[in-house]
Amino acid sequence: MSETTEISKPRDIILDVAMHLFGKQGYTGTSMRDIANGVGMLPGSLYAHIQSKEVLLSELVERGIARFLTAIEPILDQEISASEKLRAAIKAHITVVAENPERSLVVFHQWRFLGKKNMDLAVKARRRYESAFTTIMEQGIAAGLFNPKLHVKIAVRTLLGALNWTPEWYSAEGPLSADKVGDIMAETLMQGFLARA
Amino acid sequence: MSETTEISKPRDIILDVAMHLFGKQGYTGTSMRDIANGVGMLPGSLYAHIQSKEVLLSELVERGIARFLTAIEPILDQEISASEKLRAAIKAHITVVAENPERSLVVFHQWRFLGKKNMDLAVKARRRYESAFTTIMEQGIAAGLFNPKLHVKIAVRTLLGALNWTPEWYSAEGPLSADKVGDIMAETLMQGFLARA
DNA sequence: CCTACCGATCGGTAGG
DNA sequence: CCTACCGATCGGTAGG
Repeated sequence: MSETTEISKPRDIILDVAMHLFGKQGYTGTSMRDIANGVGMLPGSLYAHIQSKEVLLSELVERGIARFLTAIEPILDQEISASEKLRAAIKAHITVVAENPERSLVVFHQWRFLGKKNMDLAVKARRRYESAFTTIMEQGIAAGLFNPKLHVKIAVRTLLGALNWTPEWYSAEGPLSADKVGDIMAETLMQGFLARA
Repeated sequence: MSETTEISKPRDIILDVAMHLFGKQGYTGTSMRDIANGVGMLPGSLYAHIQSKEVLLSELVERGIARFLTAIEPILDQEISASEKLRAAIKAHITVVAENPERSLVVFHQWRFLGKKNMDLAVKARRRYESAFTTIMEQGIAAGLFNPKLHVKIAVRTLLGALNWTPEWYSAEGPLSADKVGDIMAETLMQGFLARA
């Protein structure tokens, strides 16, 4: 509306529509005609802005993972305890999911449909994300804050499973803010279900 | 091979092939030609045994959820503590996932592609599954075994998220048996990450 | 369970 | 970004 308002480029609109549809219907369940329809142009016209359906997916997955990585990695360098880092990382993750649950569904599930080269890139980025949590977990154990009997690999996968499942149920219309949900999940995972003496 | 060996009916073979393909490529990413190919018949011949692609999916989802329900619900009636119930339920869940991770992926993700009627059935069954864990959680809190400050709804979703994510990483070829993985996950979730004094 | 086929839809392109 | 179209593939069927 104002003079400084950026007019969204067609390519960004296409990416945005594709993100929502890939999240809702899956990559293979979405046709270029669906996307064109959502954007408001004819199917063939899409190719004036993008090269192929797979490049669309690849760019969405790549950008999506990057969003998670940039939210979490700075936390590793902060001068706070491992428990504070873990709590902050969990909250950051939920915040990124809440920003756009559909994007998260694309990142978590649709990478399977990438071609080999792009899939390798995505897998590598996801490993890097997982390793951030592994690092925090190991720091916590080394500092005597975390249970030394933890099976780190399984603990990290348990944690990431809980986090990666959140786009399945989190709703911005729910009673709890993303920040609050993150807080509660962090507390639940760190304290455990059992009562403490 | 023996006289008592049941010869698999074509319909069961089709269901089995469909389960693997729907798990690996998704429902919309799998064609009836893919399935026919895996079974070893021509595409049109499938329809001598099944009514439609969606009926195939619906039957797989229905049976799959039932597998989880029958594994968990008897535990609710056992005369054991809530912590023992929760541990048993977690192990039962991992065992069912490990039996067939692809079936679990179908159950957890492909139900979205069911038509309204079948989807409603699936959602109802999944709610029933979730409520089994809610019941255990509430029993544990009432018995003073579980942390009374738990946010039950989020705790259950955190737990189920961790469990539902296991088909993404569990491998029968890994070093740990399903039972052992279940044990470790149960311990991790019940004790929490933090060291206990 | 095969042969032979249906209309619809797919990802993508040439030319303007 | 539209017009007009390509060959390939889709779920499914009739008749045997």
